[in-house]
Amino acid sequence: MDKTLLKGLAVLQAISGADPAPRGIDKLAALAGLTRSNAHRTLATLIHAGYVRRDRATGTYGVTMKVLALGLAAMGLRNLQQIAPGFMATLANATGETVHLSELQALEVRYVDTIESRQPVRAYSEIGGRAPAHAVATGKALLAAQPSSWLDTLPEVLERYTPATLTTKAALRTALDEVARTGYAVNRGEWRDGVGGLATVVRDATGQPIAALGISGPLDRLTPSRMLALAPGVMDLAQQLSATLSHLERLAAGQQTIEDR
Amino acid sequence: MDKTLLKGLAVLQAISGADPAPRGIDKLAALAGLTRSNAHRTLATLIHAGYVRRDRATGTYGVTMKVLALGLAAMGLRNLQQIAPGFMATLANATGETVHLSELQALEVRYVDTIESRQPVRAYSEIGGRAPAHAVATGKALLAAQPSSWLDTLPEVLERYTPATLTTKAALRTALDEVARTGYAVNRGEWRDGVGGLATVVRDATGQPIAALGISGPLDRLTPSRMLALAPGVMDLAQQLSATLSHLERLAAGQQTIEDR
DNA sequence: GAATAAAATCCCATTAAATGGGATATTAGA
DNA sequence: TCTAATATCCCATTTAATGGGATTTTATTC
Repeated sequence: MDKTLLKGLAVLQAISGADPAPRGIDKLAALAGLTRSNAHRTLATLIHAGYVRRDRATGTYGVTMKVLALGLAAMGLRNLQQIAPGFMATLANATGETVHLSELQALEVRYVDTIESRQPVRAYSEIGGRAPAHAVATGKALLAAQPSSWLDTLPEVLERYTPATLTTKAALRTALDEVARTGYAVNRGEWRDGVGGLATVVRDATGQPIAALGISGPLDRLTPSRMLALAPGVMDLAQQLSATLSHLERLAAGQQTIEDR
Repeated sequence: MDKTLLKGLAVLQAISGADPAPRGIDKLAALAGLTRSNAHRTLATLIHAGYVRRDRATGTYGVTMKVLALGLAAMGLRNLQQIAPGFMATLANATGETVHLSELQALEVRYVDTIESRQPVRAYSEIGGRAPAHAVATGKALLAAQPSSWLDTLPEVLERYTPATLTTKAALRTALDEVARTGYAVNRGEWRDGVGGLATVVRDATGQPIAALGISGPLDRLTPSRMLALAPGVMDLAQQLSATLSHLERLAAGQQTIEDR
């Protein structure tokens, strides 16, 4: 039995199982039953291998999405379409709103997957359905992630759907700058009156934007302040999805952990 | 850097990332860049710790749901309600039918969670809704998992909903024996005419039945042969869900991996 | 902004564990 | 039953892990 390996796994378990996340190496060492030195070196190895991350702000250690990717790959889930539903369900449970995963196709977004809200009043949309990118949250999140030269291909005047729709390229550019700055896109009745959304981009292992994850619902529920409150959660999940995806890609590529002999 | 730990993680990655699953220790050793001896001992350790399982039938090595549990716990998902949706989504994608998660309450099942089929014709049911346990698949799966003495509390004559409903305790017992034998329960129009289902029980770490996972849909789609074909998938997912759940429970309990000094 | 405290990181002589080549045992297939 | 493939075991040698404590870094307080 490889003792070092067992210790490493014990540390991984201690980090993952503890709620709240253990703060500090000494606490962790105690949890895993190791000396401080030992825990430190083990931790350094796990961090080096990409399984653990230390949050500088809170001083806590956390298991990365690489571990999740390992498990998902074991379940046979290997691409965005297969792994997104789990993340979407988490977001749906957390927000209670309809959740979308969209892809950009020319100047439209296509809804790749959707989880409908359980609320009686809800945003509704069909899988495979389309929407104008400049008028919905997932679309704006994706547009903002394109290289700025890409936007040149857009027409100067954009179609109007409601009084709130952004109809000039200049106004859209300003809005997209804001999206890039805050990390999330918002739509307040710009496509359908009374319906809004909030979305963030999902990236692959190379950092390319490949989809947008977002929620949508009636504006009476999605007030500005509620959107502000929900935004970090949406961004967090999209980030976790992106991370998981890129780990999966790297796993499939057979990139190994061993870097030193 | 703990070399042994890195090697162990490399083996874990090699097993998880490879598609199809690597057959034989030599292939695996080559993938991870280790000698046969080394890979063998590392593997023995991982198996001992419960992260890897060897499938005797196919001779392949596979990562267990313990790894997934580690990742899910890191996402803050810690109980059935939180982790089931991901599994349900996988089942929904695989079958295209409506997916249910039900709990047994007295002689009824309650739908704890549901993913609606995307098909135009579909089984429909509401979250929080109820159904008579003896007349639906998830109910029968749960009944069959109860101790046989439990069934004594059932009335002799059960309510009839359709011509196919089992209405005597004797008939139900026979049906439940069959469920216990095959591992899954079937309903062919026993509650609603023309609607059927297929379900399996989900167990917690102690082996107690806590829920049932199943699909339902119109009988024209869910023909006997299609049910037979889908059953292994449903059982597999329920088994994975059970395993993940029990690993999560053990993680939360802080049970460590280190068993030898 | 300096002083203090707490935590993380590093160091290295000692100890203990991992290594791998090959021999043996166990399966699975013919 | 025999054979081939695969897994498991063994142990002298090598190599890496260990842990106590010193040092550095980071966060906190005055």
